[in-house]
Amino acid sequence: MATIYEVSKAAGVSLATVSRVINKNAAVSPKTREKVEQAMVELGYRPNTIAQSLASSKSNSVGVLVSELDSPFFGEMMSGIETELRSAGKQVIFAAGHNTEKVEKESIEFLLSRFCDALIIHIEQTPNDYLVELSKGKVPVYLINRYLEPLKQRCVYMNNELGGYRATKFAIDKGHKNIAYLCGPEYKDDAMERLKGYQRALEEAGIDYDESLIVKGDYSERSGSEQFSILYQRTQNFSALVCGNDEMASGAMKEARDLGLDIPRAISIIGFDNTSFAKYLYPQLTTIDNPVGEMGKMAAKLVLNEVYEQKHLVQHYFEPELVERSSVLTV
Amino acid sequence: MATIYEVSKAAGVSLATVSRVINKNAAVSPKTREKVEQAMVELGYRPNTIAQSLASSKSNSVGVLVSELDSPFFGEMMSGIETELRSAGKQVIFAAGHNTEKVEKESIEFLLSRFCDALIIHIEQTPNDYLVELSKGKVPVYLINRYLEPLKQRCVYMNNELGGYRATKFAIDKGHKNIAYLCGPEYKDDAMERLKGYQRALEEAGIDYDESLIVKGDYSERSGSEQFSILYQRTQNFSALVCGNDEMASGAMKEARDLGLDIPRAISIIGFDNTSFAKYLYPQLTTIDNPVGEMGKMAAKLVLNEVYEQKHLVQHYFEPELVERSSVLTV
DNA sequence: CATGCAAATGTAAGCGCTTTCAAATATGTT
DNA sequence: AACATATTTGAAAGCGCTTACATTTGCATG
Repeated sequence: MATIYEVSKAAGVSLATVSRVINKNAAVSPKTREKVEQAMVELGYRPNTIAQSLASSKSNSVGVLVSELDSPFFGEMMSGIETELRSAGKQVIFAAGHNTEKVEKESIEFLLSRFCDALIIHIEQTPNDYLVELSKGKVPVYLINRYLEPLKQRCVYMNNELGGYRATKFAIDKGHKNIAYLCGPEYKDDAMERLKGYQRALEEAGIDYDESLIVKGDYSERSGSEQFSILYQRTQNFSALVCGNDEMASGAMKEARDLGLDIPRAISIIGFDNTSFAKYLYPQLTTIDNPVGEMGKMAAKLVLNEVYEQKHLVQHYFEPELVERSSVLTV
Repeated sequence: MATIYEVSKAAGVSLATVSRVINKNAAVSPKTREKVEQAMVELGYRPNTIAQSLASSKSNSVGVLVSELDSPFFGEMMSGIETELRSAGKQVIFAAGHNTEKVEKESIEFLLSRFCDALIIHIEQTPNDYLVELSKGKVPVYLINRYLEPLKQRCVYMNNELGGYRATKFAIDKGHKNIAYLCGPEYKDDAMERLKGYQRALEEAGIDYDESLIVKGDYSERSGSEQFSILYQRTQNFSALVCGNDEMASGAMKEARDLGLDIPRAISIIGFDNTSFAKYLYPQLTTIDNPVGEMGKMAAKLVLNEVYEQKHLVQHYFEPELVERSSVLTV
């Protein structure tokens, strides 16, 4: 592998000049630039990124921490991040937090030990304080799906409340009056926000909030089934069910079917996230699209701007849209 | 950040000695080792991986190239690889090939430019010759789901033929005699192998191979629907359909339902891969489990053994098992 | 107690690049 | 033409580590 030294010799200039043409960060006369560039192609020169990193103390890599590598939700996000960063020649290192605080922290350590220039994080267990503290260090931290006031310039988030509102509003607009809600776990902010949206939509439509129509799962498919069963035993006085996420919606659908209920004839169901499997469900699930791929890209752009001095248009705030499929009946 | 130099000063030894205790690759007396280790914890020392890489010309990172980052199939594989490599302190860089030869090659270039110590590859478009040629270079190349004679020590693969056989055999054992097959694209070896397995199972059971019961899709869900429709128009003389993968099975199921056919009452369906959404389908899909996560781990172990001189038990060959759910009827 | 040898440690030269600072060259001004 | 100034280039010192080689130490042997 040719080194910068050989290039400089071939071009008849100094190391420094070659470095300048590689990095385009200092004036080089057109003539010399050309000589150097030609020497580079002749020698098939390719900069040694490791040496660059050591000398410049920039690793040109950004660490991404997600809960799971094998999840449609995070898959989309990772894909968005990789696409954006790759095209800027940056390397991305993914790590999984596996939904435990311990592993999440270890992963952050791991990423830090690899000298990432920035961290993009979307995890659930690590407390806010820790992240704020972390972000005071050298390595900037970007958050997806969490809004923390002290880091607001580095947060990318979606309006979960609006999502809950839109899901519920859709059911109302389709003529439903008795709308149950299958809520996500209390410790997740997004779950609570989505519930608030549900409440706002009801209120706006002049429908009383009925505690007995609310059940609470843990975002897993199984809990969707369980909670639907509990709800249905408690009351059958609802024609639609809004769910905190698609997994629980799927669980609820299965349970409903097992109870002999046709969907959407007997009960309409709305999910949240528009996970890739939503269209594999039967009937295909009407849900709220979570633009997680876009948010991943946006986080990447934030990094590109702040860490690598690029200039992308950015946006921190996203609004979710409803995707209509076949799981809601017009009454 | 403390450097090795500060550690050496604190411990009263030379740089070289500190390096030795870090790398555990040369004899250091217990006393000095202890001194150095203590100095390290006192200073909160953490080796600079970049400097290590430059000096040792090992990057301690392995590149992984998959078709898509956001796919349940590759997700499982990536997860397996990351788990294994992470616990060995190695970094993994994922890149997506997006199913085009051009991007796949660019990704390989990208990974190479980041000085990966090894490449783990699972892609479809890049021709065998290219990979064989590539593997002659400095960086060893490991292949998942491809068997190439010249690289056989670096291949991890599953018996696709056996999978096709087992799927078909299962249908036969359940009493089906007229079994259709929805095949994957011709240019994919695994698709052809699975078809062969189907044929062998028929032959073994003394059932004639009937060309008119075969349709060919492209592994996408949509093609599953299309091809089912074509098949059903052509003949209704089948009670079971074995599919080349789960996506097509899902498409076929949808189309069947749209045609008013109950599954599995009217038609039994078997998938292939046991993708995560297989259990979200209705009815839940009986399918062939593709141990792709295990294969990912195994590829990682191969790398650990050959590149990083570790000693893991390895295996190159995997057999797929059938997972029984609810999409097949006993006749 | 000298001798030899193995084990432990130290010295110093890189790894391939970036970057500061100084030197050289070009450009403009009077 | 002489000078001031701006632009381009080069020399050299690192970045933090590994490793070949040299040196020192410890210990058994005769």
